[in-house]
Amino acid sequence: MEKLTISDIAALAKVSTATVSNYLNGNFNKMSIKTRRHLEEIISQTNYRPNSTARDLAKNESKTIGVSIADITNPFTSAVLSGISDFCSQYGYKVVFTNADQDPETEVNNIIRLRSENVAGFILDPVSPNGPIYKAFSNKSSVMVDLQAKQLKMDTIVTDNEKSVFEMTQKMIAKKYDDLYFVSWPLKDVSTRLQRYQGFLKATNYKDDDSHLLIVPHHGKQEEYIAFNNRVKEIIENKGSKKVGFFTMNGRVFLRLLQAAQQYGFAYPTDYGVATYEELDWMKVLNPGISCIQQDSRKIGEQAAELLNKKLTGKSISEPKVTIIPTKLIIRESF
Amino acid sequence: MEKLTISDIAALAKVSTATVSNYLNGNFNKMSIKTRRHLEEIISQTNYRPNSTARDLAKNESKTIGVSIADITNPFTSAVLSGISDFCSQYGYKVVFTNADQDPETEVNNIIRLRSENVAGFILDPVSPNGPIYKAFSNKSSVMVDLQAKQLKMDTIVTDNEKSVFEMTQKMIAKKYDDLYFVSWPLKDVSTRLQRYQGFLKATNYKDDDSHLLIVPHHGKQEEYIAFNNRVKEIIENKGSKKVGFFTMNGRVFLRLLQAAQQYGFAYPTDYGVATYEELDWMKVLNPGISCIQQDSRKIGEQAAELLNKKLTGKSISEPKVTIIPTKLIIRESF
DNA sequence: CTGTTAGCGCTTTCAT
DNA sequence: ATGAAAGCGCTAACAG
Repeated sequence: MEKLTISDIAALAKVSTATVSNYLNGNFNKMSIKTRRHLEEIISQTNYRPNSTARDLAKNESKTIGVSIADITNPFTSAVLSGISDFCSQYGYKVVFTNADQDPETEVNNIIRLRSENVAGFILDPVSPNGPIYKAFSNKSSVMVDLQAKQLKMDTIVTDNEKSVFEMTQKMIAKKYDDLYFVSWPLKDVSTRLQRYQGFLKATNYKDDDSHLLIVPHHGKQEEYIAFNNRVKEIIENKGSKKVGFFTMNGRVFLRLLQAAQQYGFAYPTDYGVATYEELDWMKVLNPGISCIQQDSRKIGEQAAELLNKKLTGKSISEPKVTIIPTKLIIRESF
Repeated sequence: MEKLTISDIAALAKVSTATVSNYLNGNFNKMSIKTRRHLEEIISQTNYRPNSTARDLAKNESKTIGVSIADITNPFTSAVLSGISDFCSQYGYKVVFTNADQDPETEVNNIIRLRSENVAGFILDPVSPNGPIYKAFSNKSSVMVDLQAKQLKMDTIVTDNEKSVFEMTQKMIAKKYDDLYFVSWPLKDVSTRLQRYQGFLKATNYKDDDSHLLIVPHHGKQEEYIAFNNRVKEIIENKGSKKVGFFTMNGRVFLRLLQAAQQYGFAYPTDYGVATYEELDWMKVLNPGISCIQQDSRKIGEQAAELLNKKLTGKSISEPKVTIIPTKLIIRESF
């Protein structure tokens, strides 16, 4: 069962390759209804599929979109990919991806590779969106997701970070929590974290002096985690007559907080209140239920792909702007 | 900044395209050291990248591997993808993927699409590995992961399902659990589930009559979940002097069991014992700790890619066989 | 060591 | 309505 080519089909049908090509591209007005039927017949019988590499070369386009992702094991990312993939299969794009595993260098290499694989466009879930390599992107063929660069170079799709955290924090305040902490991986330059922190600060009116900021290491050493645990313990133990509450900046950070608290026998909502950004599968079994901010990660992917498609097909290219996907507050019993 | 081609470089360097091509392909013995340096210079200055589409066409190869995945939001899958992606970026493959979202029809369409995108090889994480479309695959260019077809058509990489469940169940028995249940999504034709169940049966010596099998619906209706919950309640309540233990067939099923038990106020290891296949992130915060079988999902991906690479490069093609990736038993306090 | 040239499979003018 | 033929950017004989 050798791979058939367009000339094989042409020969079988006793027409030229041009006609076959026209058939393949839906230019049915360029042939008689008779040859059209004939070709239809032959192609379905032989099960012929055009070689997409050759087509890409001839058309000098690629119908491929490259997705550079920061960390594929992040559940957020899977959902985004799922959205992208959905859209792309509908619109006939292939999607090739690379995974940086949170390493900025790997990210750069990945992007360079994607470039040379001449993809039609990029969807970028960046490790360091302010890195120099991102300067070189054109808004014509790329969109960024999740994170947002300081200098907006391209359209960017993010969730409603600031506002939703603002609202959730307000709800905690309404329940008389008067000693609140924002728990996060290092903020440094990461827009989502900064925006979420901003929402927190706005709601609490705390000064931006880190006194209510708790940093969890990301890929840290044992001792850094111990320091974090101690800090949590200290805060809860010394709360006095205040009500201590934590807002964790994502699901994994929430996990860390929970571990720390459990280690010292503290339980929510008795000893402390807590809410988190992101709802993950396993949170559903937590008891008491955990209040959280649901983000529609899948939609981020879909929108990104859709927007990219628009750009690639020539519609609607303008100044880079930020699209915000709304979130949903889920209130349970954790504070 | 027009896209440069090989002839541009040839012209700039005042050599033929053949020489440039040779340079690009590392055939340095076919040119003087001088032209080599010269080319090196020019290429780095112009930042020229060969067009991989053209190269693929000319070589009639594609250096692309297609990954058909059953459900990208499954954490197991992300890990596998991560392994694949790692290997592939090292060996210069691009990886394009499709997601079936657990739907057999989508899976078929995805595979057809991948075919027409003429990928060099396939890695298949199947929804229904016994479906007719899988019959058409050649062992020369594909490998299957996670699930295993009844009729082995191609090399397959799975984890050590039966043995590890056998061992874990034995440990429960050693702790005097004498009323054990295997909790699972519907077994129907899914090799991993069947194998795990086999391990359970071997260890317990229960008859294969479903009396110790608890089925959780996969994407079921409310009432099916309620029925499941009731069954769990019933079992625990009526245990009498026996020690009731559950083995759950994966992380999500474990979650379901936990929810059911919690609903009626039952806690492990007091009211029942439990262990599970698969260790997920969030299990680390469970208290008491949960005994589980760790599988190295990332390694499955790596191995699959490595094996596929061997086949594609012509080495070692033989009868399809199954590779088993070892697992690790983690014993904590859940039984 | 270097260049000429014929493809790879498809698209697309331009004739007919 | 159909076909001949020139490319798309690169590779790989083959010749020199």
